[in-house]
Amino acid sequence: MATIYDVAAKAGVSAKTVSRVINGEPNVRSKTLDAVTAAIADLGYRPSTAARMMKSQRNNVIGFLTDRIVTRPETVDIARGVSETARELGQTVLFMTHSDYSAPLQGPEYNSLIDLNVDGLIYAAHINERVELAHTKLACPTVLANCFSNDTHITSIIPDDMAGGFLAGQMLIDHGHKHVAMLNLDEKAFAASRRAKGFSQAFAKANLPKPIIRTALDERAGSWDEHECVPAVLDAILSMSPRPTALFCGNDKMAMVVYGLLTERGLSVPNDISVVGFDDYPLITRLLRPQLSSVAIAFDEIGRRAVRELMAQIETNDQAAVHTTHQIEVPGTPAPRGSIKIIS
Amino acid sequence: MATIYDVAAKAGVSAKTVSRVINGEPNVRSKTLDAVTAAIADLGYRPSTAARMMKSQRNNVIGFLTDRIVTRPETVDIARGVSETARELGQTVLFMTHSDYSAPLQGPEYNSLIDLNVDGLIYAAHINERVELAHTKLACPTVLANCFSNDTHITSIIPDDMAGGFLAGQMLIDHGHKHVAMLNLDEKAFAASRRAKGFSQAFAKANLPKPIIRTALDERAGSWDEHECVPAVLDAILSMSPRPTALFCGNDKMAMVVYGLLTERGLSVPNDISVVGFDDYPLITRLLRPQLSSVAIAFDEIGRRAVRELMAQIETNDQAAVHTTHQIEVPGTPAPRGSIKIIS
DNA sequence: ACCGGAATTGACATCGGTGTCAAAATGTCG
DNA sequence: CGACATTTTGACACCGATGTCAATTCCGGT
Repeated sequence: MATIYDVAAKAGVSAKTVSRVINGEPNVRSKTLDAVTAAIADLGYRPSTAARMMKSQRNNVIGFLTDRIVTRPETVDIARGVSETARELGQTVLFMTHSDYSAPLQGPEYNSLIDLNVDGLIYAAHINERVELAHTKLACPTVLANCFSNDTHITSIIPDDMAGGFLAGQMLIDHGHKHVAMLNLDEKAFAASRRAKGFSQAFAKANLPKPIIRTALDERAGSWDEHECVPAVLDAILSMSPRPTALFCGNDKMAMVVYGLLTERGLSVPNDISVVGFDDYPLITRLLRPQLSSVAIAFDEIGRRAVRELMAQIETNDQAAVHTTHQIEVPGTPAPRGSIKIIS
Repeated sequence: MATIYDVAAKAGVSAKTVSRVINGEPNVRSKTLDAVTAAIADLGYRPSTAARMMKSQRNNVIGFLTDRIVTRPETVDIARGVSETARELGQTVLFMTHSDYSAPLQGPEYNSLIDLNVDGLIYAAHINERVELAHTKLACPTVLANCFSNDTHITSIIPDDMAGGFLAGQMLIDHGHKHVAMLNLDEKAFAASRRAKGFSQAFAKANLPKPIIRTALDERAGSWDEHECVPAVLDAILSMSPRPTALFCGNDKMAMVVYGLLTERGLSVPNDISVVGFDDYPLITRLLRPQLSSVAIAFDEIGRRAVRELMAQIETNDQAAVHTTHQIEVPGTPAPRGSIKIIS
């Protein structure tokens, strides 16, 4: 690989002048510039990142650490947003997957990233929950994506689950539904309780009766399987009188199982009952028949925001400063589809 | 951040000696070693990767480049395998997503990776197809994952779609099915034709009649939507007499749409017809009722193999040598579930 | 042609490690 | 205890870029 010296020799100038050209510094005679540019092209020269890194402390590399479950669409979309925005900003991303669930900012992967001299770090969780930070003193600027911390020094970008729940409710109200039910995930989960709250608010605001909210709990410790816990609660809801005209499921996965259960019970969507999911996993919402209405959270946008916030922190270098908005909520988008019947 | 000189000063030795300790070189008196180790711990010293990179050409960093569609479970699983294996081998992975479909080894992302001095590179495609390599002369050792090239110098790790199709057929045969149909993807796709071929072979080997194979083609140029192209072909198959007892779908997504279509037609799985998918996307196979039988391809294993092959190449440094097995096929695993009826 | 100030350019040190090789320390043995 | 082999250590150059600052070139004005 050609070095800056090779270029300098070929162009008949000093290495420093080549450096000037590369970095677009002013005060280079245009003839010199041409000569150097030609030499660079000729030799196919590319500056060594290693050497650059060594000089300027900045690497233009940010670390992206996720908890174990990368397979989740949430994390994947965040990663995509991070990747794209980083590219736009001329940053390179170092991805690592955490091998352990406990504290996010410890473990070998975290250290690897720090060792590699990342300028900053984004930690993304697969589920929007509070995380414990083991290191109070952070080794580098850090932003949390899809999770948050009590430490107000740390910026976090999270989906607005409450607004999302509200949107789900609004979608049903807009289609004329008045008497509806929600089949929620475990309310102990932060996201689940927020979605339920927002959902209720939509009906309160429209002066409609409070929706029925039931939770699908798996009795078996530590496990949660839709097939185990949904049928009983669903049957309870279906046997109510009057029967709710629509059912808001805590997420798309649950809604998908509900589709199957309804078919088994001889009920059809949306004629007998309308269904709304949450998350808008394309694999589910687009392939079910009828296609499932849902609320999409722009996880790629969460990734984008995370990068922008991080870069801002890195540039101002004021990792310790208290930001006025240390918690940024990204709103969702309603995605109405064939699973909602219009009630006139 | 402390440097090697700080450590040297603190331990009262030369920088070189500290370097020796770090790299575990022999011939260091144990007393010196203790002193240095203590100093390192004291100062929380970590060697600068930048400086290291600059000296030794090796970085212990490999690049991972995917085509645009990272959201696909295939790519995600490959990434996971790569990530995990790399960690085991003490390598760091630099992930980048290609912003363009054309030749995999060109474009800004490729150059970024090369600039960052990756020791080697893995290119993963979301679909098992032949790729055109623009650069005949590769900038670094390269391994292809889930795609392949005509260039015999390049190692590629691909799923064994033919064996997978065979497994799907065998699964049905094992359950007593004799008269079956396959609803295939566009056969122009390499993977699709191989799956069909393997499927047929299973029946040939069992001395059973050749299965019916139909293709779901979307008439609209360039687009492919299950909802558009599956219904007609499915109806054609269902109206055959005798009606096939089982249907093998080209992938899980198609199988999912087939579930919906069957419901609409008043048919139930598996009583009226058995269904088998391909890919084993958990989001689909586990959430459908009844759960969908499928053939799982161990994409994480493909990622693992890719890393191992790449490391082997990097170590022997014989990028140009012709490997005896430049194309490695990773087998699939049958995943029989409730969607197959047992015929006695 | 000469001068002063601005515009260009280059010599050299530096970043934080590691390779080379010679110097110093240690150990062994007669 | 001295000669010699062996182990341990350190001085120094180097990797490839960039910052500093002084040297050189250029230019218009006299």
